[in-house]
Amino acid sequence: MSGPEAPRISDAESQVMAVVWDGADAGRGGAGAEEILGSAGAANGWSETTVRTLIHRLMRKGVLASERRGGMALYTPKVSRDAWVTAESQGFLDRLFGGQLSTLVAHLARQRTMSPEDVARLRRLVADLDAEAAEED
Amino acid sequence: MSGPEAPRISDAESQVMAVVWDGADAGRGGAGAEEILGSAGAANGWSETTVRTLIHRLMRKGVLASERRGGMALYTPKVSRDAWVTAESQGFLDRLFGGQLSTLVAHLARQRTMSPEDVARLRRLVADLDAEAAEED
DNA sequence: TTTCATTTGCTACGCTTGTAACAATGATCG
DNA sequence: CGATCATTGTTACAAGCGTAGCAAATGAAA
Repeated sequence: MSGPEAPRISDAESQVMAVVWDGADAGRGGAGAEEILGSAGAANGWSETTVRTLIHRLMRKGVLASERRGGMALYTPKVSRDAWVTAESQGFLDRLFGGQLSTLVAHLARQRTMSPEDVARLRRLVADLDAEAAEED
Repeated sequence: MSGPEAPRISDAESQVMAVVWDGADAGRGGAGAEEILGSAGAANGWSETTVRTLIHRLMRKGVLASERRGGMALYTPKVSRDAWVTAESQGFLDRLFGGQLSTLVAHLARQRTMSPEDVARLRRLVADLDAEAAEED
């Protein structure tokens, strides 16, 4: 059941992956260097070489691949965003809240750190969850 | 409004803090080296000197203090666990879910990664939140 | 085809982290 | 009061990360 031991993706690296995943979701298969630079690079004030290093390491870690497409390279994800987000969330919940989402929610509720909109969305989600559970699909 | 720029606490270090916080919650003001070793140390298979290093760094970062109490030292927390947990949670939500708890919940719901008990607790919490909001305290 | 500019990939350097050995300090007992 | 032992605090070192400069490869131009 345990996956192939996903390599750790650092904080900065994950921002590069975010751009690549966005490109893939948009049907472009991934993202080019220019796109990554203009998005994650500009947002963090990274130099171009810094972005290149992050890309290089992600490729060495096996979570990113480069396809040569007419001079320029298209970087494509080798791991799904959903899988990564799930693993990262599970790890976080395990470390801080004994793996229970409800404990996190209880904490944030006590600290009054949720916006009313967020709470409203949360209520709707839980209602949907209940409905789903009720019709036992 | 911005706090005093809390220093970053590493993963291993936070496990030491957890023991100290537990000791404080239990009315003992903190925890001694022996307690930290037997709890976090044993759980991770750390050598005694490794634990000493973590304690040392936490003290240098200003989040832990040592009180000499008859030969042995009692380590006491300088930052509240609630404040740290909140900051850590907010950072996590910001990085992965645009700061919105509901987006995390939606993701976990879609991945079917919550236990039924967790979902039940969640439903009760949201109901309480609504009640609180209704009486507009 | 040789040269030049662009784009990619590799190497480096300082700092943090995980891990642990060594030094200093304080209590204890003859 | 000095030797010994427990306890604490400091230093070290390898691996990883954030940051960036330099080299190699690849397409375009002459």
